[in-house]
Amino acid sequence: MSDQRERQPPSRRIAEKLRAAIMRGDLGDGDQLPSERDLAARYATARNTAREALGILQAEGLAQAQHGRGVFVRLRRPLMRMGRDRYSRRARNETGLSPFRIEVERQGRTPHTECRSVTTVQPPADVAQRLGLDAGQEVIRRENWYFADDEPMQVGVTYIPTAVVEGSPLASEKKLGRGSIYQRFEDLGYPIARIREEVSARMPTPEEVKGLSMPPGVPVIELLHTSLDGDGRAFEVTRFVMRADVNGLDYDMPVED
Amino acid sequence: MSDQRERQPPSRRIAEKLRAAIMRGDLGDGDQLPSERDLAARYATARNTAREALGILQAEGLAQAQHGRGVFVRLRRPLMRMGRDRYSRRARNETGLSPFRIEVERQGRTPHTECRSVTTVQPPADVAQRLGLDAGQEVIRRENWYFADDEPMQVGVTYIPTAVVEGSPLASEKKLGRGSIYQRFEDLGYPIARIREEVSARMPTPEEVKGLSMPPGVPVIELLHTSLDGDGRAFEVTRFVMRADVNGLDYDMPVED
DNA sequence: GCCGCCAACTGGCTTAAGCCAGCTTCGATG
DNA sequence: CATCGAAGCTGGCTTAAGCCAGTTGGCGGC
Repeated sequence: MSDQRERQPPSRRIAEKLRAAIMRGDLGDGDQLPSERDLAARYATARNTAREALGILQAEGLAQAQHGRGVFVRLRRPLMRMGRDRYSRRARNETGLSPFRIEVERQGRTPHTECRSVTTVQPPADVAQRLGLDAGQEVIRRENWYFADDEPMQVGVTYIPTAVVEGSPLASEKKLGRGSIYQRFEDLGYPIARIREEVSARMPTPEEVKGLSMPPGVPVIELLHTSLDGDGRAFEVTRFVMRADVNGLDYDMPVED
Repeated sequence: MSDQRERQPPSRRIAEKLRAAIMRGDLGDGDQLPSERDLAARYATARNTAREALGILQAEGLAQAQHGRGVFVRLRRPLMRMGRDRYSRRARNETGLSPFRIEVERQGRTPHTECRSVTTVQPPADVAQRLGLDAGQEVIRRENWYFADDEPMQVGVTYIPTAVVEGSPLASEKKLGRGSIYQRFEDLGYPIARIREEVSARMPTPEEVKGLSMPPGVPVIELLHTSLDGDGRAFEVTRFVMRADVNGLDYDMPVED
């Protein structure tokens, strides 16, 4: 109570000074921070300590190191929001346009979707539960990558019980590799009646860091999407994983009940 | 291409071994990891390097250090989801029960809400924009903290234009400090017609780490809630910040348009 | 039986020195 | 004029040693 300013270890004090400079605007997006050796000399400390300070800023997502070049301010870019009409009939039926593509185009960036694989697998436990599958029942797994200006933005892994597409044109793995599938379910006798979404956030796995070329210190948003038919039965689950520094989600709902 | 296993620095190799042990289940939730000095001896490395390895696991949110005690496995606890009916009329009107309290009780934990402050301030830019306010117009700011079993789970900062509550019973700051306010707007001639929510995720600020007693390496979910009246005018904005390791969000919507 | 202290653990953080690897620049060489 | 390469910067990571600050448990004294 008596001493307002807490005693901070040097590394945190240096980090705080740099953070303040960024917040004040003295250092803008893309500007280079002082080098480790610089900071160490300036604050009469060991290089390790200066390094630690820069590490703190990176862990906060405020800065990003580039080996051999330096550490640079990295301010949050404006969010690319996945808007509230992303599952509208228009979005679903627009030929070849997934809701993601619509959003990206609206932002004036170039969308690009790539299907990396279509396989038949055992579903993860949380997916199996949402699809109401018993152990041992297989699903088709489709992995889609979404880019904006060739920068990877999100991954979507879709799971469909084999029973759903059995005997239909979608059963061909080739067919499943192209375009949005939301628009095709109606033809299969599975009109989408409700959509359930579960949102959480976490730190990325090492694979996701590599795949999404994410800066360290940035979380991912995980969106578990479930499509339900008129009887409330789930027939498709997609797990979207997206960089939280460039993505956000919008929901807009009437209030009733 | 030739060498599948990449060359990893020792700290990352050690972290990987520990991570594997956790994933295999050899180390369960709450179990103590080897101490820094232990690891250093076992892997014939410097204590700093072992420390770095433990730091990596903490940054991934898999472990948590306790000064003087040790480093412990910290598996994600089951999500406390904010369910899809959290804005139903029932939730709003249940006396003294905010949607959050309902959710927590459903999980068998003891809810507790605390209003830390009610003040009149200039709104942050993003809030002002959503409320359609010109520069200089003031808002009432209410800061609420939400606990489950006395553990802080989320903060909600509500902004209401002074014009909305002017001359009403809610204009008293005392009144605004108690209970949920969603149920009171109707009496003021502001029935909630639509709710807009914008979801993003980010790393917590140092203040949030302290306030929410968060382990390092865990992101927060930021939910910007906007209440709209029948004419689509926003009359209230609340920014919720919640620990992403124990919170999630559900959305359930009919498909139309 | 209780209390208080102390020893032996734990992590937190720093110093100082060094080697490695990536990037940039500039100048010498063809 | 183009190209190549070395110098000098950058971060990445490690070692070895040390002091500080929490936690725990046991041992002694009351």
